[in-house]
Amino acid sequence: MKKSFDIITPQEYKKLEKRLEIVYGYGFTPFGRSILAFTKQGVCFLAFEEDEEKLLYELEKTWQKAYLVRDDEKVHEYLKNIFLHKTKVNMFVKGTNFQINVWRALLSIPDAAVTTYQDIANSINKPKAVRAVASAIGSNNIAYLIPCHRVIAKSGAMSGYRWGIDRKKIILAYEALNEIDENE
DNA sequence: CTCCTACTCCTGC
DNA sequence: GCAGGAGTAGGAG
Repeated sequence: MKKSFDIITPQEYKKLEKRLEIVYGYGFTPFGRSILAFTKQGVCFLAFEEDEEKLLYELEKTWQKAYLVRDDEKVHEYLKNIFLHKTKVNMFVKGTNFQINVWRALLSIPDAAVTTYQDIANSINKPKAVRAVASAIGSNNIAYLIPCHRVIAKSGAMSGYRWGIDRKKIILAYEALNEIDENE
């Protein structure tokens, strides 16, 4: 269940002289309209939102040095692989050590399972850093592939989701249904 | 340094 | 049940 994960730190990214080439595009997913972007190394951005301008703005904010090339066709292939064929794809992320540790912990949550912010904090040996864990989860730029939707509050409340609580509920319900299908 | 946060716990309605 | 306060660690500027 290892997904490969190329990492760049914010410092390294700042020092980049050559502009990073990023291919992006829009497409539909089971969870609504989305933007997906990728580099040679893998998917570097995936977000849900109906408004394309907002999506593009978020992408630009995250990868400010990038040279963006639009290619909806390639993006549709990616979306099909991810949401239809459930293929594992490579990812390329920018983050601090702490964020990377948190995101790795998210990747080890089994499909359709749910965990809590406290559990994630425990699993990276920082049981007191619950709040920091939550903010690291909230800064994840690759929706769905890094399954931040599987983390809820200890109280059982859905808590927050960058792309809307309702969407979090829908994704969890969808995963639960798929699980039932596979067990039949 | 200051301010913020997708948390959690405790208290007092 | 809900509201407010404190503790808390990390990130951004």
